[in-house]
Amino acid sequence: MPRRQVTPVALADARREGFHEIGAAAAASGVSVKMIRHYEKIGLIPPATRTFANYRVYSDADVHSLRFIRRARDLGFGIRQIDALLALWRDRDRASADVKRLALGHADEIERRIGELEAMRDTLRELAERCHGDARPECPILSDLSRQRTTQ
Amino acid sequence: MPRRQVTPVALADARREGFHEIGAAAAASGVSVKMIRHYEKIGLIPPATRTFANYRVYSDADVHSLRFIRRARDLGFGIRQIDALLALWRDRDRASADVKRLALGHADEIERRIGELEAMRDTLRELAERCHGDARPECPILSDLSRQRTTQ
DNA sequence: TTCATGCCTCCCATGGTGGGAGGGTCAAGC
DNA sequence: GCTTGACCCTCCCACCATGGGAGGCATGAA
Repeated sequence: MPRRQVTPVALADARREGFHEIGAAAAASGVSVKMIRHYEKIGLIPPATRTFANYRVYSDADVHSLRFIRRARDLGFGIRQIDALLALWRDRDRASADVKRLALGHADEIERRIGELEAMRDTLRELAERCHGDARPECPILSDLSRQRTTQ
Repeated sequence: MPRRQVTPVALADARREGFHEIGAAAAASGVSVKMIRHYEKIGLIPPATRTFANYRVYSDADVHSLRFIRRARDLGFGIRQIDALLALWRDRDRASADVKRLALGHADEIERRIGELEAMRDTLRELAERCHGDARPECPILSDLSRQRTTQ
């Protein structure tokens, strides 16, 4: 975690120095106000600098980090992985191999989930195809769901 | 919801009549003990018959319902959808069209999620492909994540 | 000074699942 | 008849990511 200004500042001063209140940081980063506070609470981002009135203020660099997080979320990374990605991002001596491993591991995980979903979709479509879909009650979908599975 | 025996019974009697304790019902249905209790609490299944000692007991028909739920979960249906499916299953006058609509709607939803995941996977693989993956710090994955998105 | 807007903290909910604490019940073996 | 272990009970907590809302303070413009 980078060092943090713990001393509160005046809001007017902060603004003059280019800091943003949480709403502006949210709008600029695509991360909701709720989630920014949440990320702070769980330690994904360091505690924000506060004004005398206890308002959080964010530098452009902070907003940049938030956008990084947002983008990583969009790619499906979980919080722990993003934590690792942020650490690598901040580490100038990182090995790109570590980043690549993380990304490909995540891609594999996504691939696995895709496989599961495709199996579900295919089963559903097959069952639905065999279902008349009219006013009669007979339905292979329900028959399948209620089938006694004697195997095992 | 089907009618329920509210009067507690003796465990020995219940067993003789073919009822199962929750552990056996779990093993036979593939639904965990925890989840059976959960499904009861949220009203997906009716309250189980209880013995004098407050143990839940389940008939073969109850276990059959649990297996139905389990199978529907395996196909990715959510609790509310399963609630609807169970209602249709119990309704002898159902129209198969209703079941089919539910199944195909769910299949579409799954299709949508597959699309999202594929987009993530493709992006990740593309980025990873351009990453050397060695000891050097340069990495297009991190570059992409940290990119300032001026559009908007 | 008023008033709207935005910020603060704290609690709750979602969905589906599991873990565990603290206590009662049952059956088998001695 | 007593011990023991497996099973059952309820209640609370956790995950992950997100949002809703209540009750209260700060800020700035009219």
